Amino acid sequence: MTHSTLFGDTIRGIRENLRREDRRFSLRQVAQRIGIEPAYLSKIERGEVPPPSEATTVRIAKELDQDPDVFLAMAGKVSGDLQEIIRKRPKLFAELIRQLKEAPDHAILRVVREVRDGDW
Amino acid sequence: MTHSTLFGDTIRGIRENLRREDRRFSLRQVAQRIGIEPAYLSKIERGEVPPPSEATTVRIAKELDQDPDVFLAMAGKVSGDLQEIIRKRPKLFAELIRQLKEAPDHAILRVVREVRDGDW
DNA sequence: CAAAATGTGTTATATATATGACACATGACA
DNA sequence: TGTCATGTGTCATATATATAACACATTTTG
Repeated sequence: MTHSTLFGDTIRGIRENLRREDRRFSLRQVAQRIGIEPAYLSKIERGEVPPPSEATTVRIAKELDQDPDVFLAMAGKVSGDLQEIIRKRPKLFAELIRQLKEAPDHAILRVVREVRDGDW
Repeated sequence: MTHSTLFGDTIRGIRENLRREDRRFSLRQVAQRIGIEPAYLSKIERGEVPPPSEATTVRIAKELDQDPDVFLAMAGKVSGDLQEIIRKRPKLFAELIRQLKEAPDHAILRVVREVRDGDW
């Protein structure tokens, strides 16, 4: 069975770019630093297997100097620590997030800033 | 293997309360309306199996007239539609949610209201 | 008391998740 | 030209997920 190539294609692209500057970004060497089998990373990059677990996805993101949350999103996942925050106050966060579904980016950013600078 | 009894104990308690008023809330009848095997619901209530899938959890919540997001939280999950909203703008929502982690309820509620009444 | 309903124990799957091990063909390098 | 590194194909596995089917002992009801 084949899978969405978004995740695989993206990491392959980023890795190959890095490799042009640095031979340490071969598939094999990256796999070793991440702590997975080269064959497995190859399959991930070609979309032959579904995106890996949260932990492995985060390690890939860090190795390629990318944002873990963005990589998790490409992998169809949401970070466990975010989920935990939501699960502690499910009604509140569910309402907030659904409320913000259609809000433009700048509106959400404004909220983020308000909260950061807020005095409570 | 045994599992956290929070989910099971809670639904058993709610179901048994409902049953005092209405015989239709026997385990068997509830299971049939939900569309699962009575033996399976029995195991769920006793924590002999982990909480069921999102779909089944939501059907249980509705049958017992409870908030699906709260039931999903007890089941250790976050609603798929919330996850999808987050995955579409992972950086923005990740920052927002982590920012709100320690915020008191009333502060979050204020944000919800602001957004609802907001003009953009 | 007979029939029906109830909750539970046991057994069995089917599918997905998340990899690892090993071998091989090709290409780069010294 | 031999050695080394590279990417990939094939096979295997361990664990979790998410139930279903059936039988049985007990309780409730008419």
